[in-house]
Amino acid sequence: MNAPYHHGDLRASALQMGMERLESQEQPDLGLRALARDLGVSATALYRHFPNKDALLDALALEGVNRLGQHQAEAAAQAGGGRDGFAEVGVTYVKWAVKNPALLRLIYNRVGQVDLAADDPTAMGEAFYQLRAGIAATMPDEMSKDQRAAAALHAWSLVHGLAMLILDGQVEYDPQMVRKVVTMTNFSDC
Amino acid sequence: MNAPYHHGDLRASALQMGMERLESQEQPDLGLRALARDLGVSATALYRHFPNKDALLDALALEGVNRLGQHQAEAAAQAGGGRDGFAEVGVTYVKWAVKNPALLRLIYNRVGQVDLAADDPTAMGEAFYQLRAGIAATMPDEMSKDQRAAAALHAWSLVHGLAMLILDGQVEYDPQMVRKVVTMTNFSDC
DNA sequence: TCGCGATGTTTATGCTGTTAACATGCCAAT
DNA sequence: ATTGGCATGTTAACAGCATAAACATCGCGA
Repeated sequence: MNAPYHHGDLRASALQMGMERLESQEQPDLGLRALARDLGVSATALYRHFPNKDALLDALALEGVNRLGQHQAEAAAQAGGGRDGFAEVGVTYVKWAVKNPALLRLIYNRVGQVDLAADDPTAMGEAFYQLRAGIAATMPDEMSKDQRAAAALHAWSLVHGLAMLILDGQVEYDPQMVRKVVTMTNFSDC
Repeated sequence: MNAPYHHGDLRASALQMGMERLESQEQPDLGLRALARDLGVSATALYRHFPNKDALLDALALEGVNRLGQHQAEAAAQAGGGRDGFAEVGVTYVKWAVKNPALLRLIYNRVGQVDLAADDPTAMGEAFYQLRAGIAATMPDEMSKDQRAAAALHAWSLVHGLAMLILDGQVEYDPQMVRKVVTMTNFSDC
């Protein structure tokens, strides 16, 4: 571990600390002052590494999308195709959301500020595109292109909505209920 | 219009102004200072009517849930029963969310802070219970109680998730696509 | 008529994100 | 090897926020 300067690698340390808080707390304090204090550094030091607070949050959200996407990809590969496989991937999404509530919230809060139709796609937009492609890939093969798109949106909406309702305390988390709800969709009449 | 005091009826005026902003802006400024300023009143005057900012937001969110619930009830009554009726109610939910993005966000932000299993149910909790009951009531009759609960949660998750994805800019709003996605669910194999 | 409670104002405190001016330490070019 | 400059960190300051306390004013009821 080289310490090229005063602190070492403040940017990486800040992101790591933010990530730890996002993983361990439901409503983490990601204020610049709070982070700087706990990093043993002055209140404004982070401005040497991020233009503003949003940039820090964006970096954390990007890391979050990448983790989520990788998690989903692994689940899809392990579950295999077919309706059972799809259900498994959907359950995985909800389970991940329950385990990472603050991170999922941050992701969707941040991606909402991004212009996903911009000329130069941001890293965030790119990562989200991968996630969406992964979802569409798990759709049954016998569908047309339009049907696949609609089915993918249906699936994404279902698991995302269910996750949000659980995170917002509207529904208590019950793995069996989640599986039942996710399995309830069948695409036979499209 | 009686003016019983200095301002008239500051509490009602503040709620009305907040509601107008929630209806007309995507990211309304609901800061106490901003509201007070535009109401022509001192920065702290609202503290005579609300214990704190959260109480103001709760009041606005409560009004929002009531409007949403009434809107859904009307849609349900007009659409009638059956699967077509349910689809219509679901589409109505998404349409309302698109037309009232800030209000829907506020509702779910606030209801997340509420302990819905409290001894004395809050007005917010009560209103939300009505909304859920309305959703469950549109479920097909031939289901068992458990099946109805699961189907209601499925439906709620689907439309809520779709609405959130649209509000977060992940999906462009397209009424036909919404109808297709909502109609895609069939409950034949529960 | 008087007084008291309800309503609004003023002032102040501590928090936040953010900027500017200054200090420090390392690396690279001379 | 020395030095100049850039990257990094610190200090001080500002504006805005929610909030609390002390003060002022108005209207209604006793």
